[in-house]
Amino acid sequence: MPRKSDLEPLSAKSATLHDVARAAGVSLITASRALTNPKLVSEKTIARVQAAVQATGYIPNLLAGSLKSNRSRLVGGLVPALSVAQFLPTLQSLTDVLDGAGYQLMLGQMRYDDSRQDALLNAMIGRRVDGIVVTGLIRSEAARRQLVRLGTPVIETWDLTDRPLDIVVGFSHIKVGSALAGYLLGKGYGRIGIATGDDHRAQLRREGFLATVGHNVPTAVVPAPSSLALGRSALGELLRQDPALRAVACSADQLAQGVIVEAQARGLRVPDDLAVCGFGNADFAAHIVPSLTTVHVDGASIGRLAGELIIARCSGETIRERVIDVGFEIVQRQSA
Amino acid sequence: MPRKSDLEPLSAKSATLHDVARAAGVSLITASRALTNPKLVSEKTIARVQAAVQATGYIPNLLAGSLKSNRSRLVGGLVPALSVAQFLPTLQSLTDVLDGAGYQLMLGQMRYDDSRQDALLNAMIGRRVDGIVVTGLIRSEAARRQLVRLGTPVIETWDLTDRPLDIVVGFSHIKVGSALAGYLLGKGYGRIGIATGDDHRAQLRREGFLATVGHNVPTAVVPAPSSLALGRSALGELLRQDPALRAVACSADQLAQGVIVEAQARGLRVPDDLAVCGFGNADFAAHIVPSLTTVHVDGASIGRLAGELIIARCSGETIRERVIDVGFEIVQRQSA
DNA sequence: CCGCAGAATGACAACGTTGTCATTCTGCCT
DNA sequence: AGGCAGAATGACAACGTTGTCATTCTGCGG
Repeated sequence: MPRKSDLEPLSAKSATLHDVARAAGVSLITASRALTNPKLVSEKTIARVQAAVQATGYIPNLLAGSLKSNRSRLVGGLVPALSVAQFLPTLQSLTDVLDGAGYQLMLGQMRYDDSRQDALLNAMIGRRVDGIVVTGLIRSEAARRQLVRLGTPVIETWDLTDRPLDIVVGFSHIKVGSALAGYLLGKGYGRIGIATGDDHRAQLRREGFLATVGHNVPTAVVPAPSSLALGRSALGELLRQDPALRAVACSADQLAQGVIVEAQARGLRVPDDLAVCGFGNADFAAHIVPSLTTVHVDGASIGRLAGELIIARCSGETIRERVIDVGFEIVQRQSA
Repeated sequence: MPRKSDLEPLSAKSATLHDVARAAGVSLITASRALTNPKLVSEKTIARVQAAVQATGYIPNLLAGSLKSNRSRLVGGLVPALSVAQFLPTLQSLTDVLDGAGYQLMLGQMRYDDSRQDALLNAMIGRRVDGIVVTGLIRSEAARRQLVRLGTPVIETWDLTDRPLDIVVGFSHIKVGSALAGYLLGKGYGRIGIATGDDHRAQLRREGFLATVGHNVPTAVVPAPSSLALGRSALGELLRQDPALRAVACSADQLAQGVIVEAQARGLRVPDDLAVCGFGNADFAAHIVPSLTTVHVDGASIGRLAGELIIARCSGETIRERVIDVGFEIVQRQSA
């Protein structure tokens, strides 16, 4: 049965500021000011313009405004993949801060692929974003030069470096790794293994870990993004490498949970037979049984700071700190 | 120690098409065509223009292009909150489809709040998005009229209705509820409880559930977003209402996992003492112990379809089906 | 060698807004 | 009463691109 309106023909141009001005009986530019810079306009006029806005159903064309004013109030956000739960609090608080200030977030997924990163950066620059928040560091030299040349504010996050492109908000993964190794060694665990995602930052944590334990250890590398299922198979792999394994450090809480499930399925008690620690302090970490010892990182703060810094830079403020270390914290619970 | 460049003064205007044209020795408009409509231009010229693009580091200003051509290649995406894992596959595949076609996603969080939804819709309309993908239905009448008037393609998702604003891609939550009730009844469970989030769609599922069991049941309502911790406390609440409870239907896998953890902590065997089922078929559902009986919804398909439909409509294609039911499936595992 | 179709290129205006500078109005001080 | 500061408003151009229509080339048949 053919329905009536399959497709409305992309119809009705919407009202422009011109229409509003005419309806209000003022000039175009006065209408503009009434809406964007009210203190330059008398209250009576503002009221009339606002009535005209209501009457015409006017919605400002931000494309035109951005083009002329050279400020898009658009911020680009790059994440490896949306399915990585780790970054969600960051994205969430970033979005909150941004749209509290009238900014919008444009999202792109890099898929752990540097060429995608370049393509996305170009797409965002093409839309003249006012700033860019990226998870991790921008590694492509070409992209770095490009961004520096344009003077676009860029906040690199979830990592740390002495030479940020612009500003970096994060923490040292190497330190996380060594702190975790120190923690486990301090607990007296001799035979420790690692289950780790194959992404860059997880590798940094592994480096830090190995540097502290001082020798190679049984290792299972799984493809990002981490999941419970991958944790289960990782433990199998680790036990194959060392059947007498006593502890496992995981690069994500999801992996750790999988390791715990697999351990329990094999009749191993956690932490008595096998200690397990994770990374990220996911929402479930405190509530599984046994509760998960893990590394807490304040992802929401990272997002909030990134948003505020972008907005500050767009308002022309000078930023002092170009390297902001939000630190991390080992949260001791039952599993290790 | 004061560093050198605290803030680069939002510098260096980037090259425009004008610069490219001059560098290539062609007119502005030829340069434009060489980049956007190459078949109108000779190969030799295209090559020269592309060389000029390289040389000048030109990045098209999509703001200007969108303004003139009235096509922004921007799609607005509205989700309740990013932290709701349920929608991530949808967002992920939506982003993938979109940027395969050169479109970008603008993200907004509604926070289960209709007024935020209106504000976000206005922000997106203001940026002249080519289409909008929203999680759930658009309930505000004013917003619906506005969008219809503008003729913006709108894909409502994760729900179903006879009268979509434009196009709806989803499934019936009421049917999910009754199917789940039917499943549990068929298994012979008499005393069934519900643990449910307080969001609109979870309530629909509850309605369907109650309609099928035919009477009220012990109920724990928890605030969205769902989590393992909330699941644990929900089971406590349900057992208070009926200590002889035999089964629990949860509105999210995260809740179900919490119910299982809490049951195990209380010495209840799942499913022998207490059957548990979830909703969403999260990545961990198949791999926890016991594995979780749940409802699978193809969120990735929803995102992919939404993206393709938006793109199709932007290309002027006529869409026949305005109501697309992707259905759902009860996945039987160990927990119920 | 002319004329002509079709390919290739160009000129101009326009998209809807805001920045800049100019003008008019209002109220107040001397 | 005259003049003047400051508030309020307006005119015009410009942001960087693309749509529309016009012009110039190229190759080929008669």
